[in-house]
Amino acid sequence: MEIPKLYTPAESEAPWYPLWENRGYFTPKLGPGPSYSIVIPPPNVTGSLHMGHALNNTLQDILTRLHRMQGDRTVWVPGTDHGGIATQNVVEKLLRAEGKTRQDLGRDAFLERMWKWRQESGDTILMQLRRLGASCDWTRTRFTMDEECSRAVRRAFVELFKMGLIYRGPRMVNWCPRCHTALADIEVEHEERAGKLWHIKYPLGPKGQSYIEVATTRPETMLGDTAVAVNPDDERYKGLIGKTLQLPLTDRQIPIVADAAVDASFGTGAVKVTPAHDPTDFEIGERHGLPHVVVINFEGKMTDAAGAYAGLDRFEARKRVVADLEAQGWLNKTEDYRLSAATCYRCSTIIEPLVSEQWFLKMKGMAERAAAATRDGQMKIFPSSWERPYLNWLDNIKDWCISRQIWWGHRIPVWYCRSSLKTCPPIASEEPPKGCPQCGSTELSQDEDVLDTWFSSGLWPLSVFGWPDETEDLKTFYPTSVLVTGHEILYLWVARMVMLGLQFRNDVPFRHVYIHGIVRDKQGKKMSKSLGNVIDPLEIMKQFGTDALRLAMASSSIPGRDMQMSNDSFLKARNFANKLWNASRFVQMNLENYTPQALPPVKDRTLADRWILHDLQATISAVTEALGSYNPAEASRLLYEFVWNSYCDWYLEISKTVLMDPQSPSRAAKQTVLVEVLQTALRLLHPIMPYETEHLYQALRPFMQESTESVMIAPWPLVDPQFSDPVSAQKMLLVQNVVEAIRRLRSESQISPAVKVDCYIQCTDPRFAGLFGDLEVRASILFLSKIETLASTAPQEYLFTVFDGGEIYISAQGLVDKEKERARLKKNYAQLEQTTARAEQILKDENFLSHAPKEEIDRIRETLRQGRQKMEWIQKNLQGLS
RNA sequence: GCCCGGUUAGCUCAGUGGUAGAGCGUUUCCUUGACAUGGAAAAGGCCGUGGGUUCAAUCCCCUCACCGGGCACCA
Repeated sequence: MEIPKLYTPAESEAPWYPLWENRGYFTPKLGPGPSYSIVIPPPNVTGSLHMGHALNNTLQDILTRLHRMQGDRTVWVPGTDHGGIATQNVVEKLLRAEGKTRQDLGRDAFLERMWKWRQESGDTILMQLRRLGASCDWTRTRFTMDEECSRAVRRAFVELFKMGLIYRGPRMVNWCPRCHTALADIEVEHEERAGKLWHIKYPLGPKGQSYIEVATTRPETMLGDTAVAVNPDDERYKGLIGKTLQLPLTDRQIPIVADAAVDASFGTGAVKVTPAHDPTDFEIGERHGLPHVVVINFEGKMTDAAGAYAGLDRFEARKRVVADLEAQGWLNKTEDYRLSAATCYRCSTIIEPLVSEQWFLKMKGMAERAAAATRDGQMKIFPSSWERPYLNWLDNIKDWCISRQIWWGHRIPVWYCRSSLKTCPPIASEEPPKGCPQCGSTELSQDEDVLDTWFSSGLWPLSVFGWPDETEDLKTFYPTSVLVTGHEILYLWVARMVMLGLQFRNDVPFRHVYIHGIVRDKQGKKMSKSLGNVIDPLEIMKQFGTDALRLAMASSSIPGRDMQMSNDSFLKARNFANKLWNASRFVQMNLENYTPQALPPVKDRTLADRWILHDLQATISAVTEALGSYNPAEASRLLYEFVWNSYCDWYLEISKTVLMDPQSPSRAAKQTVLVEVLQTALRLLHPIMPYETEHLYQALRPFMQESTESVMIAPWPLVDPQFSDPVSAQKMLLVQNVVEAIRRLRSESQISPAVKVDCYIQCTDPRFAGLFGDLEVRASILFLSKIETLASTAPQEYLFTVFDGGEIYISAQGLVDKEKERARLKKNYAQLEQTTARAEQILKDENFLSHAPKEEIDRIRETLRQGRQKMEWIQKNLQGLS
């Protein structure tokens, strides 16, 4: 197979995904042995791939591919979420463009429209995940509203209902007037906004001689006030408790009540109480039996109870109320005020707290169980810093409002008996009941509401495996191994899955939760369409290649930290892809007439061979460890450095000294090591860069003694202690040290690479005796530092430098500028003086000597010894120069 | 108000109880038999402040400052 000069993402990616899929690699064979399972956080059917998805799914794919290669029975279950409000909003928007509302269509026609839309654009994102290389088992693809998932939802609801955990009743909920539905507390976002605080006088008694001043950020609600509350211990108002106030702009009288919820130190210490429109006031109202006056309706408009303001939008009413209060002298003052506005997480409309009839799921018991599962280690969170906020949320949980007044979703499986609404209890049933069990009537009507989309998401790890049936999948893959997700849905989704999993399967849905960061832009801002700072992953794939995108993602994914993605990171990754590409190309170009064979025996391995194999072992070990501890950035870094620095910069270059000579007897051995190390590196890189590694692996297969038909199913490299060789590693370090010293010398003395020079190396360190007699070492030094010959004696006229084990002389006829040379050596000398002085200082310290570990003391002694030695040599040469 | 994270080279960021690294950028040199999406060399940092623990702190503990984020409250 021909490899072009430049890494070409498009061509090198194209063939492989279909191959993997057609061969059935994504679908595990059931049977004995360890299993590894991941269930995808299902993207909404409204979605198309954004950076967050790209990151999330790249990480899942890395883990999936790793475990598949490690031989686990591995499954990654894909699917999509119907997305409740979010998706309904999208379609409603389309309707609005046609001048219609969902009410115009009616429920059935509207749902038909929803399904049609879902059909058309539903699985776009799953197609895009394929492009990302996601090795999902597509035969198991699910959708939260398909029949299997819906059945799980109905079963869960009915069971919870029967256990008495689900109840219905009028409560104050967060109401979105635009989405026209209740929202759970957690679906409300708080955002700081500039606002005003209006101070209003409420006159005491009909004459209004004296008054109580209250402050509010929502003056329109005063029309619904049914009391003013003060703290019972507040001396200012003690005498007034029980008295009556005249409510301005109305003809109503309201009482002054005492309630501990009032903070006497805030404002005037008196609070207007609107039980129908504020959660705190609702509670105060309950305690004092205050009536509700509803002045704002579900559309966000003023009701008839608002008198003259009826029919006005709530914000328009606010303006009018303020104006009227001012005109009538009830407005004392207005001040600027920063307030956190509660907004809908789907449409950012300001939430209106309203009382309505809703379904709730009791959370306390389930939350306690979920918290215990994490406290006793059944489920671990990575990084662990998320554990505390997670537990804190569970510990302070409130009941979950699970009903939504929209149409797109799972209809609540509850029927009401129409014949005698009051007396027959509601019927919860998985299938439409034939009749009312109480009275036998067949006139039943189903609850109009649908379930919160997170209710079905919460059952996702169960429903994708076929629950409530006791399926093989469920037995094999539940609990799953890990959930990979961002922290923004830790409570919204993760906690719910844990609670429901424990409830219905008696076990957590995943052993690990791996929380990754949020993708931010270069300025650290969250990417959002409105800010216009989104990077389109599809564009990046086109421009830099899928593998570059994935590598950039993995490299930036530091545990516990959000990540800033910029063009630089993609460029760096793309360049690495090209480097790997060309390293493979080089190896392949040098494999003519090569017969695949086993690695040469140790005695036939050169120093460089032993070193690169040693380094490879260390890399295998560290990469495996890093991936296993959810640190893809560390794994990427290790592989980047191994491939680029160790393999390309050194090993490949050194191998040229052999490969350039077609007659060399060590040629085959060198080719074997080159191939062996490269193919191992390809396997290590495969989870992160699946396409390119597959492409290169296929190109290398003819030259491998053993291979699998795809790198995807090749075994994950294992650490083999026989390759561990620290002595060779140390020797190689010295060789590198020499090469670098010579290069530096040439560069500093401005000797052109074209100028041929000879070199004499004197190594006095007994540990490295004979090292420079080694054929390959000599050849490498010549080649890497552009030396003509290695002489056996020092040249007449020379440049001089030192390395960690000895002295280096380079012939330089007519090139030596004594002044410059002295200056250079003096500078070196001065640096050495500093380091040795520091070492001497430390070694004089009794405390250090008695406390520090032996290796540390030895290390400093060695530094000192070498430093002194080098200084001596330099001194000697300086004398020679004068 | 509470909690979490950040503060390291010009920029973007890694990292370690033994005075620091990468990529980009800069300077100098090189188109040499994979790669100019490349190679070689260099310059550049008292690792935010003030304390403490330790033989030794950029790293651990405390304080403060600034920047993010989350939670609660919000009349």
